[in-house]
Amino acid sequence: MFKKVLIVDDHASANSGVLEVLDGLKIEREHIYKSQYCDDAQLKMKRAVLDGEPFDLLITDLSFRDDHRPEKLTSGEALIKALRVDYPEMPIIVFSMVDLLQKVRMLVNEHQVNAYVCKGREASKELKQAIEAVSNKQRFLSQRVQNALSTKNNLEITDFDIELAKQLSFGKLQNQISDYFKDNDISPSSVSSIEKRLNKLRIQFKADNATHLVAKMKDLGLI
Amino acid sequence: MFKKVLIVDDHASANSGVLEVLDGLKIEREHIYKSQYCDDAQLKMKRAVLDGEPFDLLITDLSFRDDHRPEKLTSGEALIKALRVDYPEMPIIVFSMVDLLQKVRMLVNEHQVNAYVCKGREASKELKQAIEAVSNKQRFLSQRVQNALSTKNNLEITDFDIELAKQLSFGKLQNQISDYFKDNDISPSSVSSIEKRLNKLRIQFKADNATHLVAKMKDLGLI
DNA sequence: GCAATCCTTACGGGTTACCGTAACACTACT
DNA sequence: AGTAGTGTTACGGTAACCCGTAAGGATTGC
Repeated sequence: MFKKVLIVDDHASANSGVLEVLDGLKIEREHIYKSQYCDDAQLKMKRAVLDGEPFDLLITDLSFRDDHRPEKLTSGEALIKALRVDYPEMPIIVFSMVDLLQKVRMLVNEHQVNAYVCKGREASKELKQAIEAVSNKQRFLSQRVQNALSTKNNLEITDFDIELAKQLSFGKLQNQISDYFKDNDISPSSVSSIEKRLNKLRIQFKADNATHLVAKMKDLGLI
Repeated sequence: MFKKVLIVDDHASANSGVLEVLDGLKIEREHIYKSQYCDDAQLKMKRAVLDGEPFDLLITDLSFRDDHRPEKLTSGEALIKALRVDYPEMPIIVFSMVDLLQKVRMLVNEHQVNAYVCKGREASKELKQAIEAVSNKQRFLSQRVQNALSTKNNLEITDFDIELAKQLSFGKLQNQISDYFKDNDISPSSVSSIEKRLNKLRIQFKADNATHLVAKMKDLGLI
C-alpha cells in the first residue's frame, strides 16, 4: 500500500472526504499532503523528490477555479501532463465530477492515468477500490465510465469534427469555415465537404440541424 | 444559532466538509441529518414537522447525478421549489459549484433562498459566514456571485426568451416553435414575432446567428 | 378621448442551410 | 491494369433563416 500521498483539490471539503478513505486504508495522516493549487502541487512533488522522499501516489481533481493569483497550471490535466514529463511511472488517480467518456479515454491513453474515479454518491467506495487496485498495479475506472475504453464506443469523432463544431458554435457560416480551414491548411476545406461532415455528425448525434448539433455537443462537453 | 440541520448533497465527501463547518459553529452532530437524494430530503423534512421537531436550516446542493432509482425531485432547485410550498419561511442555504449570476438571482428572487455559497477554495469560510448571517435573518452571497442582484446586470431576459432559446437548442424550426407556443398558449406565437425576438437576442448577446446564440446562452448557463 | 408608442402579425426578397447527385482523385486489393 | 471503395469537391433545387417594411391591435400618457 502507498505510504506518501498528495491530494490536489481546490475544495477543502472534498479533501476531507478523501482523507477518510485514506484513514480506512491505514495510511498515516502525517504522510498525507494536500494542495489547493496545481502549481503548488507540482512544487511539492519536485521538492519531495529532491528530499529523497517522493510521493507514492497522486490523487487529483481536474477542474480548478480561477483565483486572484496567476498560475501556470490551471487544470488537473495540465498538472498531470507536466508531471508525466518528469515522473512517467508515478501512480495517478483522477478524482473528478466529469464523467465524459471522451475525457476519461484521453487521460488514460494519452497521460497514462492509473485510475479515474467520478465524484458522486459511490465516490468513497470507488476511491477506496481505485487506490487498492492501483497499489496492485491495476487500472481502475468508476462504474459510470467503465466503458470509456471499449472500442465500440469509439464513434470516431475526429479533431476535425470537434474543430468544425467549434467554428459553428462561434457563429461562422459554412463558407466562412471553409475559408478559415483554407487559411489554416486544414483539410478538407471545401464548403461541400463541410456540409457532408456536418451531415454525418448530425446523424451520429441524432441532431435535427446545426443548432441542435452544437447544443448536444456542448452538453457532452465536446466543444 | 440553528439547532437542527439537514444537509442535502449526493457527495458524501462534500458532506463531511459541511460537517466540519457546523462543528465549528457548535452545532451538535446528533442534530445534523444528511440526505443524498432530493426525494429523501423532502421526506425527512415532512417527517420532522410531523414529529414536532422541524428542521431549523436546510443546506443543499443544486445538481444531483441520475441514479438507477427513479426520483420525483431531480435537482436542488426542484427540491427548493417543492419545499417552499409548505415551508415558505424555512431558512435555505444553497451550496453549489454553479456560479452563474442568472441562477443565483433566480433562486434568491423566485425561491427566496437565504444564502448562496459557491463551492471552491473559500467555501468553508463562506459557508460559515452564510450560516451566521442567515441565523441573524440576513442574506448572504459568496464573493464570487456578490453582484448577482445588482440591477445593472439585469438585461431583461425574460422567461419567454429562455424558453425560445431552449426550443431552438432542441433543434426545432421557427415554425415548429410557433406551433409549440400556440399549443401551449404562450404569447407571442407567430413566426414573425419569434424571428423578431431572436433578432433582439442576437443583438443582445452579440451573436451572429441562431447557432451562435444558443452556444453563447449555453455557455452562460441560461439554457 | 386621442395620440403616441409598443407589440404582434404578415409579407417579400435576399441569403444560407440542407440534401441528392455526380465527377474526380486516391488507395487497396486482385 | 482493373475494380471497388473512400474521400474531396462541385452544382442545383428546396426549405429555412435573416431582415426590412408595414398594417392592425393593445397599452400608456396627456
